[in-house]
Amino acid sequence: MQNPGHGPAADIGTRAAKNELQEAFSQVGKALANPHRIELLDLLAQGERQVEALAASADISVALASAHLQGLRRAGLVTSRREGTRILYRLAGDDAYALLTALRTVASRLGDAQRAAAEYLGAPMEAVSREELFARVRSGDAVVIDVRPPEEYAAGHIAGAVSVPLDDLEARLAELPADVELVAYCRGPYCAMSAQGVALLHRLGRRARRLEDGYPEWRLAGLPVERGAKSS
Amino acid sequence: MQNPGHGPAADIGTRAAKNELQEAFSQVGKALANPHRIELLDLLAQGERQVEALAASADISVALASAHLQGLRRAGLVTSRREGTRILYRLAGDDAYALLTALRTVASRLGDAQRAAAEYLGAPMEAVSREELFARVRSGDAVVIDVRPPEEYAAGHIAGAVSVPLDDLEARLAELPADVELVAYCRGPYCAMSAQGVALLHRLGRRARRLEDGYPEWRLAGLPVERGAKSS
DNA sequence: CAAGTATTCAAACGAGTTGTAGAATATCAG
DNA sequence: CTGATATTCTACAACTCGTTTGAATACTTG
Repeated sequence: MQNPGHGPAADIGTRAAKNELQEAFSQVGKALANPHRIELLDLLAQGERQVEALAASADISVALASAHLQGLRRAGLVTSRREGTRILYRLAGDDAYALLTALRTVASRLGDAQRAAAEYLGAPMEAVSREELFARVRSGDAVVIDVRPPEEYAAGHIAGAVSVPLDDLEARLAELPADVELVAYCRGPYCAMSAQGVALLHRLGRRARRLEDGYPEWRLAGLPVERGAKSS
Repeated sequence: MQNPGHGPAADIGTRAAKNELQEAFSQVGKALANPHRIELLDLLAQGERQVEALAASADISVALASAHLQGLRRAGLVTSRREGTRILYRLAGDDAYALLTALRTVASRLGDAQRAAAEYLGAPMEAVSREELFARVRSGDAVVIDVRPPEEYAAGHIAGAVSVPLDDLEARLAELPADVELVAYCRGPYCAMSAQGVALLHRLGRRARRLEDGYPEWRLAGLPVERGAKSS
């Protein structure tokens, strides 16, 4: 068996091989072709999570979440590891989030997506850029509020941010200082929680704005992050 | 009809709206879920082309190419315009190529894709970076050969490059100077033509290397390009 | 090793996608 | 208006994907 037909550079560039390569690329495309998988990617961009928690957040059955997560793993978008009785999934790398971002960038030009975004996120509101927020946190001129669920805060958050999940915001209003502007953030540019939080704070008479995007963008920009629950 | 249930910021962030938004994003994913559409995107990254030419290059029927191109258009990845009796398709923007690049980057970690790439492109060979090539062209220290089909050269090519389609390379060897290194390029990092060209030139006793990627990357890097056929 | 929890597998059905072939449409040149 | 060319539309069969359900497997704890 002397690799028949595989002479040096003799049969490269064949149509059959080209088809296989494009087939391989399209496998990754297939992984992005389902709304639940998009949502799971967005959730995993917040940090490592187990199947059951992901299923609950995405509002689907555990079995379905498991199937979709395996699809994402086959496409190289996520990886998993076992820890005792649970399996923890995480994004395969920054490439994977870059792909999701590129996908949403292209989609954001579509009429359907613009309509859906307007309905989900509400009217555009003034946002704070990452750079401005970083500078104002340094100078103590703003308080940063993480309105995501506590598990996501625990998996990683903007350095110095306080965890006040959206559901608890009204009840815990007294904890928040009244003399500085509040800046809320959540999962990313297509997450409504910070917009909801800011709208609520405005109704309660507070000065508040939202960060222009979310935790994944902050982390990928190399800005300071922390992990673990807030002890104070 | 006073927009019932659409009070200011009252019902944003609903699950139904979230689903619609993710559905919209996944529509773009669906467009990337077919190998023929990946190939069409790669071809369109070279420049504007008509349906029949794209069908021929991708080795599919005109009807099928038309259907896939319309799918890509619906996903916001390409646009089209009519010119007389033909319809010319082109990439919708640099975002679209960025998305294709991100997709291939993620895919390139997959075993299947690595195997397919190795088979299609052959053994890795030493490549010239864009920066090095730019410097050497300026100093006349290299001759750049565009081995893509003539239509793609005409739609846009590296400034100063000579069009020598792969099929004509052997016949037109005498036209190429023997005293400087030849640098071949083609459609991008997953195109085999430049590798085939370099392999052929080596067999014919010439000094040659390939550009690390292709024309789209050169153009997007802001390096000098030209359009139209070579008159000389 | 038995019970409990977390996750995956298997089967099944409906829905959507792909590719083919032939008809229909749009534009242009006489 | 007619014929030629380029593209799109329609209809259909083969195939793949998404989802649900219930059973099976893997690991931990007592």
